[in-house]
Amino acid sequence: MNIGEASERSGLPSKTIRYYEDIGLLRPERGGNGYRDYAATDVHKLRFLQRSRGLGFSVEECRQLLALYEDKSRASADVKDIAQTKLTEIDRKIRELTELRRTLEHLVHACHGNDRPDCPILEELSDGG
Amino acid sequence: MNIGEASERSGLPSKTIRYYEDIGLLRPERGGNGYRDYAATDVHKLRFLQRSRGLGFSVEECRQLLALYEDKSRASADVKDIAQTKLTEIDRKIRELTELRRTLEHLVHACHGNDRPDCPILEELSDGG
DNA sequence: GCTTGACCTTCCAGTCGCTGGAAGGTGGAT
DNA sequence: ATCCACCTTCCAGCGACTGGAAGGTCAAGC
Repeated sequence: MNIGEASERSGLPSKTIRYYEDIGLLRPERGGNGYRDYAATDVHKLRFLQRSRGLGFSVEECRQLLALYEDKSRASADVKDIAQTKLTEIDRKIRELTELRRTLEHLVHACHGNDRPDCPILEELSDGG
Repeated sequence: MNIGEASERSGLPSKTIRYYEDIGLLRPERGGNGYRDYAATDVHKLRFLQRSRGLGFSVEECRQLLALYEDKSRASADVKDIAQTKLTEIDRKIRELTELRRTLEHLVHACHGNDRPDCPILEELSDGG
């Protein structure tokens, strides 16, 4: 199938699919007209990529996961390690965002939000209160 | 003062300070030798930028905040609006990450992590479970 | 057979917010 | 005079795409 259909079926834009080929994640066949020709397994990999990216894995991590996925002899422990590391990162991000949220909410509540110029938000940002 | 000291006092790398000048956030004086010469108010603005960026405001949002900060006639409501919008965004990010975390944790728990090849994580990523 | 329009190709440039490095000028101490 | 730390500019690259130009291909309709 052509890239357009592969795009529809995988949920990835054609541009992204070509980009993934550029960086060596995928190597579809080519037809006599030079068009990329995607097999069902290619679409499967594209969906795999779409999901893993959506789960917050970096492209490099996806490359590893894909290699493990294609390698029947891989240990599931390898995959678990990658996912576990990602989990720790996500926890850190959530903690940071929560802290950030608290600070901002405090500022928003402190600011009367009228048309007078004195504003606790700007004061905090400028003084480091 | 030179850029090195401005960097130390503001907590921003020199490279970043030059970049902020490039994109027009800041216009320090220049000495006879061509060196940038930062006044106390410049450092103040740099700290302001450092804090706002750290709170997750984009550079464009910082530009707006800085303009409001410099504008004595601005209304605190304008600032509050920007902060409030940011707060909503942060909430969305936290929700998404929490959802992601739950999915990943489920996968990690389901994966036995031994050296046999069947792995629920890869299955989920490939099938969409 | 000719045109239209949708699709495909490659390649180059831009996004955001920096960061690194090269090549060269300046300042102060020894 | 020499050294080194600091400063300058400019160019390139990161990640992960995205947009657009310029051109080839294919199927349908007239």
